[in-house]
Amino acid sequence: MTLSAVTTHKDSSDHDAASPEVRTLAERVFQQLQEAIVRGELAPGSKITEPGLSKTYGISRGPLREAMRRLEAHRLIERVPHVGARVVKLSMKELIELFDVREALESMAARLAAEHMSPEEVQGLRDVLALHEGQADLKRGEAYYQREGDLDFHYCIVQGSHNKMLMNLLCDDLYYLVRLYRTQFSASGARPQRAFVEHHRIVDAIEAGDAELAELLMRRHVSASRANVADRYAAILEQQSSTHSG
Amino acid sequence: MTLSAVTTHKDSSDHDAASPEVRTLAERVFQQLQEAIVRGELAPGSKITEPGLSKTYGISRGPLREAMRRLEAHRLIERVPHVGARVVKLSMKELIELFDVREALESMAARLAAEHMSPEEVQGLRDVLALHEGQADLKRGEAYYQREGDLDFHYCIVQGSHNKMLMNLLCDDLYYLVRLYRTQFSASGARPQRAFVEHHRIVDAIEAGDAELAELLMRRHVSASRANVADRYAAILEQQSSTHSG
DNA sequence: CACTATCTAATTGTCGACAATTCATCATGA
DNA sequence: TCATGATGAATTGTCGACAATTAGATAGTG
Repeated sequence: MTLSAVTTHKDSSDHDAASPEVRTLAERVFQQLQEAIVRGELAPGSKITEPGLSKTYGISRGPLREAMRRLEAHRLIERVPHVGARVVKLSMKELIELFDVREALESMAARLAAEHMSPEEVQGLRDVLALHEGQADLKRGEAYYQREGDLDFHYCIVQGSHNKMLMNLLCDDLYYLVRLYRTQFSASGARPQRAFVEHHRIVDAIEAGDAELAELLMRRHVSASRANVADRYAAILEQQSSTHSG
Repeated sequence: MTLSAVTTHKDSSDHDAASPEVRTLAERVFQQLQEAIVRGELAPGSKITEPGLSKTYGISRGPLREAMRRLEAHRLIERVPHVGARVVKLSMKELIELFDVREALESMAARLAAEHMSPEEVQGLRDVLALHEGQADLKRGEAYYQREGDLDFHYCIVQGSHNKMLMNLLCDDLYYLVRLYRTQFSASGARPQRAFVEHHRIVDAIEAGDAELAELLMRRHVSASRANVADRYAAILEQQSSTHSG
């Protein structure tokens, strides 16, 4: 089943080697750069230069520029004509904006998922939750929410919407941006456990075919995440200001 | 004011001439291709070849390929490695999917607009509606909804959300796709007048700062548009089948 | 006659080099 | 000392040519 493939996130190992499925250099270096940015190997705000990357990845500037154009479309880098490109720098305002967009899109996805998911797909969703529940990460508390587990869940819901455009937007365009944000602002506290409970409630609604409830719950779920991140950010600001003054 | 600039849609005249604000060839040919596709000058589903476009626009394949990569990101063309690119072909299913995405995104935009728009901006919105109301097009019935007027309104609402990410998604990524869909499936019947009334109601809610109502009304508005298009498409199918049998 | 393999032509992918623009440095002068 | 302009290096934008892959035509065979 496709869902289990999502949960493993096997992007980590065989990326430098030539993946046979990727037919073009531009595609390959695009994926490599995407991962490098999401993992923080290319620091946010840092300038990236074409000759530099060209030498690093051992390709000419042609395919590299096309890869960068794709990264720009995915909002992972920002380009200025005749000046250069920088890895996207994440302001708090933009992070909140991203959560607003996710709230709108993912609540719609949950609604459509409740309408369109087959019983087998719902079972796959349950498997994902069970898998995450069994992982040792969850017991340590913060890992679940800030690692890939939470994203996997949302990823699966979007797939369940059976809306290709929604899938493209959330799973191709915004997915890596969300992952990037998560590397900078990681959630913690009681949020992970609560998120886990919310996930179960959402699946319940989807299984019952209650589109309205699934939408409402997903909306609250994303909104709660946003509030958590906002609070956390405010706390960081507070801490910074007191450090500076003291 | 920025809103009035939007309503004029002066894309029609000076596109072939070198716009001084556009600094790079890739950027310019991207805009030209975008307009050509939206206007139907490049037929949906037709294959576009790099040497052909290269000769047509008098540029080399380098910048052209970058422009095509951007068109691909905007979903206006579809590329297959080593095979080629085609202008996107619009199925009914995908059109409905687009409306679902718009419903999610634009209802959120209306909510944010109700929360964040200044009185001056609301007045600008009213001006847009008044301008459209005075146009002769509206009296002929169908023009308003299917031309740029309706899009202008939605465009302005999104701008009023003050959410940059939402603005990018709706006004940069999906805007031209919506325009393209509109050239293929044009609305008619009593829908234009009704849409106009709905627009006024939405502005009322935004002016009152009633975010929940603005969101609900926008949601219904987009949903009604979707239903109208779906009905119309069903009618076309009916007509086609009767023509084929008779 | 249908099917398959091969070959050719066209298109896409990639590369290196040249032109245009920008940024930093530094010298000059008020 | 600071502002201003010239200068140079580095980077980006653009181009033409070559290599790799694909699609279609063609000939051959069961």
